[in-house]
Amino acid sequence: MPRVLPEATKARLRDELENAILTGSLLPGQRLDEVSLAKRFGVSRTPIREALRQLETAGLVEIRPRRGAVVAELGTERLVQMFEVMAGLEGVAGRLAARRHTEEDRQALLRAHEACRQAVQAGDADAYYYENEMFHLAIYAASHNAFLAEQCTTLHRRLKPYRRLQLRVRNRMVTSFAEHEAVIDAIIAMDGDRAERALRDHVVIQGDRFADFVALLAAGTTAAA
Amino acid sequence: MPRVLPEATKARLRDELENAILTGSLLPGQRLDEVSLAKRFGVSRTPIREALRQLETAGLVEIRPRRGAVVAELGTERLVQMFEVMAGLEGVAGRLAARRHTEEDRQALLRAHEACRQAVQAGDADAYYYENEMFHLAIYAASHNAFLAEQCTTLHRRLKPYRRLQLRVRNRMVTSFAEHEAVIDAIIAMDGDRAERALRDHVVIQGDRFADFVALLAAGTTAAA
DNA sequence: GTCAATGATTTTGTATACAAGAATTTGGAG
DNA sequence: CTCCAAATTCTTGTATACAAAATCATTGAC
Repeated sequence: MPRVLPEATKARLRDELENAILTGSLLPGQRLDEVSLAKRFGVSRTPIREALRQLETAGLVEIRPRRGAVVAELGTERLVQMFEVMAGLEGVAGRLAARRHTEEDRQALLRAHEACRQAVQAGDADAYYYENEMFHLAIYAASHNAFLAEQCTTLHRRLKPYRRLQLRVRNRMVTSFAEHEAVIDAIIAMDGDRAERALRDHVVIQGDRFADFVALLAAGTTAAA
Repeated sequence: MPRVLPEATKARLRDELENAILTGSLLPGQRLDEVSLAKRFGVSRTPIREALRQLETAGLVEIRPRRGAVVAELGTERLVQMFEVMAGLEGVAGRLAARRHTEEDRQALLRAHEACRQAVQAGDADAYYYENEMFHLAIYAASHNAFLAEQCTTLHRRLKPYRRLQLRVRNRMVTSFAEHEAVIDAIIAMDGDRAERALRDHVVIQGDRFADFVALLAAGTTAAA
């Protein structure tokens, strides 16, 4: 019998699935059986299907007609592409933030930066991971472009699991913090160009050379459009 | 009785709804009644609901719980924000295209540019509208970043209806073509910085001043985050 | 022993039934 | 006539039934 759900179940469904995918507890390529999911969440297939469709448009899930849903695979190529776009968007956010930040924005940025500094000094990578996110959110906010902020946040979330890898690099925390310094200097100096460059370089993986290389590798097959 | 649908109905549903919204035949704020839509498409509510959910994640439709779906409203503020992001993304695409375009890309760009020239000379605004789109697609392709190309295409489609307004401006076609010239020069010269600037300026509405103004207007209410 | 074909099983896609919240209408009081 | 409240109607949200495709297993031939 059509029972009613405890109100928040609707959102919980999608968020929990999304989270499971983003945190990697559901691995890429894994099949998402509607019946199992329905049983696991204690609902019927209907809301599960709707959640899956939404996750599909969000790019987290791939649905092959009549063949079910799987967690979307992210090849290294696509991953690099996404980091590239992320770098571009962050750059734009930085440029706008430099031009538009208010006094409140400035203070929020400095606070976030200070929190990062303390995490570095404490050598606390987890804390830095968190405060780094806050720092970037503060930049989005200072751009005074809500749509841009949404796009950045979504991509940020999407790339989160892969960013952990980056942190493994030797001294990444110290380097990252130094880059933050350059970013915040440029923003406070209201130098849009410099802020954009600083942020782009901060986000991009190991400089553009790697991305160039992968993109041109793939060019052989994809070729002229 | 659960009938089977003519295969392509599934995609037709979403595409037709999406199209109706993007072309403006469904106006912002309009209610999307599930039963009416179901009747109109000759299906049950189930596939309609799934399509609506997808359009919701795509940002075309707004669903208030228990209160149905309406075509998403786009305030001028958000619109300006989206144009700003579009400009940023196109800029990145231009930068990458300048660095990465192959010989085939170069030829495709020149062909698209030439088609634009002919439309201008013929004074055919509709043709220019179409060829302009091809020109931009060629740039996306030349960036050799499929994810970026998708993002650009999506935003492009989304902003299409509002771009028509821009074309009303005096001599827009001639100005636009001149800007294309600058873009293509920079790309062929493999000057990423210049290509990025040229494209950004090409896409942006009336220079940044307007966007700055609107953003700062809104800053009064949204304030520090 | 391997492979192919056919039948059984599983799983997706759609329709429909029903429950509960929202909108609307009607009836009455002031 | 206007305004408010209760009841009716409408619409959404979920569960379930059923059809058809896809997958899997079994069996038979080579």
